[in-house]
Amino acid sequence: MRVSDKHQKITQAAVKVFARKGFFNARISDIAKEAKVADGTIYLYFNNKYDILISLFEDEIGKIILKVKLLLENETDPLKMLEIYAIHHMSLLQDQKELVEVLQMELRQSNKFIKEYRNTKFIEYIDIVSDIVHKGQQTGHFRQEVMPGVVKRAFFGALDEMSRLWALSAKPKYTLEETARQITGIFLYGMVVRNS
Amino acid sequence: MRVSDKHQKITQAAVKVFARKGFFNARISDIAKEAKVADGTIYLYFNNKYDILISLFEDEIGKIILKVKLLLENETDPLKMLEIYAIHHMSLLQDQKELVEVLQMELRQSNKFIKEYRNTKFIEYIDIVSDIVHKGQQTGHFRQEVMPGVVKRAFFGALDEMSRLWALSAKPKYTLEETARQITGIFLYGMVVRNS
DNA sequence: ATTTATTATGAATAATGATTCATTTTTTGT
DNA sequence: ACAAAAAATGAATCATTATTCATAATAAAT
Repeated sequence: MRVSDKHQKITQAAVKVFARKGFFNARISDIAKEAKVADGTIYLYFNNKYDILISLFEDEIGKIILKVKLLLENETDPLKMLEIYAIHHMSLLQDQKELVEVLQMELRQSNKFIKEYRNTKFIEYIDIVSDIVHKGQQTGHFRQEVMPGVVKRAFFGALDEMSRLWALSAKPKYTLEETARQITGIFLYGMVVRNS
Repeated sequence: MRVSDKHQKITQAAVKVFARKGFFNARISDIAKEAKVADGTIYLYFNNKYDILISLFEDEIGKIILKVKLLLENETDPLKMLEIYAIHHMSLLQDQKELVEVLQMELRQSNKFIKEYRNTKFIEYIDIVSDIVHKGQQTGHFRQEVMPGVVKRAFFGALDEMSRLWALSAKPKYTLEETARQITGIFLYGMVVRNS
């Protein structure tokens, strides 16, 4: 078995256990059992419990960034790009519900050290949105007075909160696609009726 | 000293300590010291550590709901109402930064029991938004195809995520009011340029 | 002033679980 | 097939802390 295999097996087990119990209630022995390794083995691949969390975050957000950048590569219309981003973000939930739950938890931990450590990857992810907005302003698609730095947060926050609802509720009212489109639609066109 | 005084003293101390260290890293003795009572005294007012968190959430969200409903009472324009909600939400941060941090953490805890227990109060808070949207659709101000159930989450998520940035960063780029207006503006009018 | 009831204290308990490391198992090289 | 190196094991350690409860302080009642 290659080294990376066991590393990954532990990471995946940790995602499951963290999602189920939360970071602090998760025991190392739980993760070990889930990964089918001995407790001590975990310490051959990670320095400590925090390290599992951190490395999990880095790795998984990294993958997500790669994937969404790939999807956006051949699109030039900023409106469409925003929709692609939204749909991809929401569909993470379908494929990796547990991961999403863990990332949401982590992002709100109050441990300053941990928070700052992971902020860089997270910022890279939401900066994709501000880049799109900025681009859309240059091409004249988007209003100039909109602040990309606010939009990226607001857009992410909106999607993330919908994810949270989804992860929570047994039988969601809306489909993921529908939700992504609704949110994109609101951000693009607003809610107010216009007489054109 | 009235009973409620000590109860409140402990609650307020808990907010500070939870914000600083997070729920799991906060020790009962930390809270006791902060509240200037003995460790054992806490157990005369709360059943256990979780109970402090739960009762804190209930009480404080309750107050927030009361306040914002009061502010909305004399306003009938749904556009203005949304802005009032946003500004009030963001300004909580100015007055009670620590509380906001704790509520954000709590809301994402993965302990199912805790989560469900507190969901009712939270839902009451965001339902204020869906009520506004619904009302705005009836008066013809808002587009019919917008789903109030999605908007309430998206709007809250957007505001909440901006709060998080604010709580995190030492010297924020934007003022709270400005941020609240930006977000309300985007939700109302969108980002796309119109040729009217 | 004295008794009774209420409230507060904080040291002791007892459970928990992250981490270590001596030992065992597996892999690699010859 | 054997020795050396690498990887894995899991029981024991040891620090940590929520909670309890015998005792003390304070307040209320008579």
